[in-house]
Parts: sequence; C-alpha cells; structure tokens
Amino acid sequence: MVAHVRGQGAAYDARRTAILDAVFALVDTEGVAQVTIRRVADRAGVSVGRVQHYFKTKDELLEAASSAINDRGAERVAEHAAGTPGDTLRAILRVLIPRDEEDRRLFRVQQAFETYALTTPALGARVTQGYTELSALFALLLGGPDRTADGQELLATAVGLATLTLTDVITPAEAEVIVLRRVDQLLA
Amino acid sequence: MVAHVRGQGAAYDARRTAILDAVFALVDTEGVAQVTIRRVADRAGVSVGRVQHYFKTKDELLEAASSAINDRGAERVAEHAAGTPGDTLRAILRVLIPRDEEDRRLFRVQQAFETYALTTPALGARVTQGYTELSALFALLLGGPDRTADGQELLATAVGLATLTLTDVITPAEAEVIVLRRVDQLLA
DNA sequence: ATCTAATCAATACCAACGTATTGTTCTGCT
DNA sequence: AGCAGAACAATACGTTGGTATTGATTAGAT
Repeated sequence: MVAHVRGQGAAYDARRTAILDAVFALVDTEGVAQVTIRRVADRAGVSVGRVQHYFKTKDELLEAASSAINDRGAERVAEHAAGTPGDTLRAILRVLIPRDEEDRRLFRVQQAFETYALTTPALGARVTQGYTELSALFALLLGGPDRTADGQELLATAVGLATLTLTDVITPAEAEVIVLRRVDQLLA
Repeated sequence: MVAHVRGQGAAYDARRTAILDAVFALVDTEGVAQVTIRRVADRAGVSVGRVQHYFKTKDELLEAASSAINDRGAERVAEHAAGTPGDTLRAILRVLIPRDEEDRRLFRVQQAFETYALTTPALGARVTQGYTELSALFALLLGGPDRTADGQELLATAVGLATLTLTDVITPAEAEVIVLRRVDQLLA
C-alpha cells in the first residue's frame, strides 16, 4: 500500500511497531529512564542491531515512541466523533478517562512521555498542539468560538480527572460521573 | 534546634538541602533520567563522596527529593489558609496555578517526580495521599462531606489547568479566570 | 540470474554509571 | 585534651550505557 523505497521489505512497518511496543512496555513498568537499546531489544525478542537499524539513535527511538503514543491518543478521540455534538462530546470525554487496566497502561505511558517532553522542546510542541486542538474541538462542540473558556475548563477537568484516576485518588466510575455531570451543565 | 545524633554537624540540614536543590535543578532542565550522582555533585559544587555521605544510594537520593518536593507543595497550600472558607479556597486554587517562571520550575519538577512515582510504588502512595487530603479539604471548604464530588471536580480542574498552563496551551491568567469562575459557581 | 541495497546479528569500544573502599580531616561531647 | 564518630575527598571496581563497525544474509528491481 504505502510507497516505499527500493528494497524496503514488506514487514518494515510491523517490525518497527513491534520495537515501539517494547518501548511502551518498558516505559509503563519502569519509566522512560530505564529504557535502553539493549532492554528494548530483549523485550522485543530481537537483536540490538535490528533496533539500531530501525532507529539510528536512542533519541530517535524515544522521539518516534513519543510521536506514536501521541497519535494513538488522537486516534482514540477521532474514533468517537458521531451523532449530535453533545453525544460526541460525551463519548470523547469518556475516552479521556482510564477505565480498565489496559487504559491505565496507555495513560501511564502517555504521561511518561508528556513529562519527558517537558525537557525536550521538539516534543513539547506536539503535546501543546494536541491539547490545543482538543480544546478547540471542545469549544466547537459546545457551540462555537465564544465557548472557548468552557472548552478549556472541560479539557482541564478531563485531564485532571485522568490524573486523579491514575493516582488512585478517585475511581474511573467517579471520574465519569463528575465529568458527565459537568458537560451536561455546560450543554444546557 | 532539631535534635541530632552525636557528632552531627550544625550545617547538616543546609548541606543536605543544597544537594537536593541540585537534584531539582537537574530534574527541571534535563529530567529525572539525567540525574546521576556525579552530575548532582558537580551542580552542587561538592564531591561525590559528600553526596554519598548524605544519601547512601541513588534511590535514597531520589526518594528524598521526591519527598521534599511534595512537602514544598504542601507548605505552599498550608500557607494560604486564612479568612472565610471561600477566600481560603480561592487562595489555594491560585497557588495551584504556575504563575511566573519560578512557579513553572517547581511544577515541572513536581510533575517529573509524580511521573517517576507512577513506577515507584513507595512514592506513589505519597502522591495519592497528598491529592486525597487536598480533595477532602476542598470538600470541607465547600460545605462538608456531601460536597465530596464537587471537591474532586474542583481539584481535577485545578490539576488539569496546571498541566495546560505548563504545556503552554493556556496562559496563567486564563487558568485563573476559569478556576475562579468555577469556584464561585460552586460556592453560590 | 544478477546485482544492489536493505536487513540484521555479532561484537568491540570507550565513556559514564552506581557503588565500595580507604584514609584524612573535622566536630563536639566528656 | 583527648577520643569517637561524623564528614568528607579521592579513587578504584565492575557493569552497563550508546554507538560504530563489520560481515553475512535477504529481498526485490532489472
């Protein structure tokens, strides 16, 4: 499907993704600090040479992982745009709360890379852009540009609820009730 | 002032704090991953032996730093309890938003250690406890235990606004307007 | 069939890591 | 004054880090 340069194998994307998945698994359980080329290779069950072939340097690997996790989050949001603006909004907000253990893993990795991006300007821009787009989308779904502040508040609440859920301060169910109650107030 | 064991020097606390400050500076500019005993020693202008003397292992150093940054946040909140419940609430909420560059540094370091705590169970408990206490305080200031959900929402909004401010999605001024507007609604 | 580039495993390199050890200097009780 | 332990500085040790290099193998265009 995708055009590729001469000689590039068909399994290129799959192998690349497998390596990135190993990075995510390591980040999830041990943090970005513990990510090493060797450990990534071990976790993925491949050689160091292979990892180096797909990502020339460690920085490149981490940047690709950061980008990939960002995209995965954006996809999750995009998948839930359907029905009335209100329904779309509710669906997206639900997706922003880590529900089961699989969600929690994803959110932990996202937070790890968000923190990593704080000290890596090139990545920081992407995080900012993602949040900014989501904020604009929220305002739009609430009624238009004059709901900008409401959109920002809603996004902030969702982001904060995710943090509180991830740190076991509240349960996913509590978070959902709170954010849905608030969005209903803002939609009324 | 503080009771200390025999022979412990008077400058003990000051020297210990100086080392932790070096850790904070490193975490702020380079992230937890880049913290090494040698770099900490260099940044603090002391020998590796000194760092080792005050913190036997790197884990102990990071745990102490995490604890210290947590305490500093708690102090900032505690300082602003005065006047009516409403005024206290407003004052605390303002403190939870990174205003100037100095605030931003503190918040960046806090977020770095919060993420670090996600993969370090012993530290995770402290983070959870801190948020839980703050949530309970918010509910109390809003009127009592039956305002628990409102307290949680308010905390989530404040936490999220801090994140959005730190990532340059919104300005500190915007964040303050939003959270103060919301707390006024909840106090009415 | 051949040839070129992609692919990858193996391994070597050196810097930097955390830590342990050693010995000296300083502090403060008695 | 003298002694015990704190408070270092210096340095050595073994490990692991990222990266470079090399060579064998494979895939795919011609």
